[in-house]
Amino acid sequence: MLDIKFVRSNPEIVKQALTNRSVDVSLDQFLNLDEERRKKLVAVEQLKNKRNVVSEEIGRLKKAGEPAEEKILEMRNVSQSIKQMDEEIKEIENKLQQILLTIPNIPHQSVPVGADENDNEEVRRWGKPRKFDFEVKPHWEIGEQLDIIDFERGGKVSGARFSFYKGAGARLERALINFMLDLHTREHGYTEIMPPFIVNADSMIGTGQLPKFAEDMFKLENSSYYLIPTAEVPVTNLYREEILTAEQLPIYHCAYSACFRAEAGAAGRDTRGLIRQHQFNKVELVKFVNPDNSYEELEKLLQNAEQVLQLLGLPYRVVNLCTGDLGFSAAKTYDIEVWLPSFNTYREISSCSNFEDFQARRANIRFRREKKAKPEFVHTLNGSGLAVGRTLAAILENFQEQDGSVCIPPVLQPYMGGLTKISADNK
RNA sequence: GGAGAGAUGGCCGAGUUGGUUGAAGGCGCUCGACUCGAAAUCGAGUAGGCAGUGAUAAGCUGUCUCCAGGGUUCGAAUCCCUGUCUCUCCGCCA
Repeated sequence: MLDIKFVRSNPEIVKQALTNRSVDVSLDQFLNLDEERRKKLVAVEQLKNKRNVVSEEIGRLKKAGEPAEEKILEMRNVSQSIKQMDEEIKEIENKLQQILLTIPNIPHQSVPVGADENDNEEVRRWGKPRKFDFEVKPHWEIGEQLDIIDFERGGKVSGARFSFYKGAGARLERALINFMLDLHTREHGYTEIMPPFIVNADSMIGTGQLPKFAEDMFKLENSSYYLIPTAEVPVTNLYREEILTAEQLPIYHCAYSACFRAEAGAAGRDTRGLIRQHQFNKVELVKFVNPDNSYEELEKLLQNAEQVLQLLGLPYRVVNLCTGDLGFSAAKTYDIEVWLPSFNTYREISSCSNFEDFQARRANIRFRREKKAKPEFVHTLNGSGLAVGRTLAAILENFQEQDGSVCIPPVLQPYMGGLTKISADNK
């Protein structure tokens, strides 16, 4: 959510940002409503002042045993007017809030202006895609042939976009989770959180999923609960409606969670394999930082996520998302894309964003620079560190052998009981 | 799921026959005095939102906020209704 005062005094900047994002929001209607609200507010506050003053006087008169009927009658009318005006103001405020909640964040100046993912800017590449001297198989074939992933029974038991991990596959998924959590907690200074996988609507509003993207979420029937689409939601909302001290910042959290996404609008895309599931595992990095250095923190967060791929030996590239591809709440986002041989391309495996004060304002997460200073909004950041299912897919594809076996990266072997290779006979 | 109790400022905790209570008192914190320094002691100050004014400052003014929402009333932390959460007992359960 943008600062209403900022929108009021910088309408041109906001309009330009919306244009760059190809978003259509009527800002003029918003500005008119805002002005109307303030006018009415001044009027009603004058009446309220009168009511307060006279009511106190009535109290005094009654105590002294003097008549106050006339004033009571007068105030009865005043109160009626106040009530009506309050309702009008509330209606305007609801409209304003509704609009404000659907205005996306303003992109940072370092974000390239562009229409879609083709205008994203490649920042760097790491590692070289391996040259195969045999026909590479997609990860779902490898997984099925090794009998470590079962897509078919996933469809039977749950539905499309669900799967079972089995044997060494299940263990590999778990190894990746533990490896990532250990790396980030031991080497990168993050404190581990194990969050609820179900949250309320306020939390979804806090991080920006609601009200605009309700159809992407799984909502539990007969309740106001939602399955989380990412651990970002519960972890960022940890400090909702709190005022932190400057000494507490920066706060680094990492969290494993299952993630649930309805994938509305993605019908027909990535229907095979682990790339786009309704439920997947992810280790998420979340930061709460001082606004002064949030962009340095973004670079560090990005490096923390990259480190996972480097240690696994998976080739990747980093892209700076353009204005047209940027997520709703983000001011700047780097995507990390891992090399997938069967796709012959890089595919997103992590998304690292600085939300500046956009989420903090929605969720009301503040801090004080000094003991007695005015509270300010913190900056929030988060990034996948990494999407586990896609990482597993990348391992299967990049480290496959001609005989259908898959080599396990050395850093994961301790988590796999020393296993160096998954083959049909040791699954 | 059944029965009961409760939710007040950073924390603890008064206030429930409605009327200088945005809120006593204590703790904590900040500044000052005392001290070589510290502790103790003493003094002062210590919520947030919105709006007006002002320089999109400080300050000043108004208004709102005692879990949330609604109601009664000239006036509500105090009365009524609904919801949320917490605690205790019973039942059930990983």
